Amino acid sequence: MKISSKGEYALRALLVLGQHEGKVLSIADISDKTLVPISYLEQILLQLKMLGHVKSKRGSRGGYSLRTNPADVNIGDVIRRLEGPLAPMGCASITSYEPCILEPTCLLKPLWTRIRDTVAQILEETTLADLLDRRFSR
Amino acid sequence: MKISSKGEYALRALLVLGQHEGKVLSIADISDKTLVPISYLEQILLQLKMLGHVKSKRGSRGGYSLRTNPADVNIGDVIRRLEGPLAPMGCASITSYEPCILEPTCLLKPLWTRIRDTVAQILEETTLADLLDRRFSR
DNA sequence: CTGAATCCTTACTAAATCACTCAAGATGAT
DNA sequence: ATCATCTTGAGTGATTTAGTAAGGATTCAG
Repeated sequence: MKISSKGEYALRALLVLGQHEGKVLSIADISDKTLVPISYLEQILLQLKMLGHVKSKRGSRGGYSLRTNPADVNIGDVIRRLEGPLAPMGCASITSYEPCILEPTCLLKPLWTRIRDTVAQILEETTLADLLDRRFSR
Repeated sequence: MKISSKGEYALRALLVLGQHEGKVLSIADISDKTLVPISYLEQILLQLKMLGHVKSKRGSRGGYSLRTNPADVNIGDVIRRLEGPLAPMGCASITSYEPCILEPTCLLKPLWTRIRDTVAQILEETTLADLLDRRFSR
């Protein structure tokens, strides 16, 4: 039931950018503050850029900054698009459903579905702004 | 956030044994009913035996059966002991806590902790009997 | 206008994990 | 004894993870 370091690292990077909103931070800066290796971080920031959460400025004095307001960054969305579905099994996934041959009578699916729903609710109701303010949904 | 097939398979096996409580089922039987490959299932049943959930009878007409009442089989415990901690990150794990250098000020830990607590609550409040009866805690 | 700082792109890889298979041994019922 | 079964331990191919490495493209400062 682990989350990969990539997802963790992406959130760390977003948090650092959120803590310096408006400023442009170089990958090296972000690496220092997040303890994520530079060349790995490059890839992650590229992905976050493709997902629209972040924008970049090239050349000297370039770097990254948030593209949107932290309140508009949905943590569930970030995790899902970086790591894949939130559901613990394909049969319980909404975004990446995969049928299972046991499904008609499966006694486990309700359990997996409940876990998916609960995790998704927490993650999708949390925004970057919530994390920055140490505030949670509900 | 996936669960491995090993955990799923173990629960499938326990469910089949629970549906035939009192009887001894051979690995081949269980494999037929769970669609888990025989030789993989062997290993999983061995582990379940070591964990005390299941007992075996060797020799001809041998096989496996539940050791305890289904109401006493805690799903969270099975998952945790077969797959490792329920927490999404080591810093949020109670049974396998791992310190993190960012921890004192980490903005993510409260999120991971909340996910751990929620998942653990669902899994630990659910027993094999609940699954067999299509009933959930609460 | 040149060079340094930075992002961008692609390729590669070592290690771990997953999901098994296989072979041979031990045990018990008939 | 024989055969069905569990037991034990080793081995393996595929995939994923968590990076590294090398060079190219762009922008800014001087």
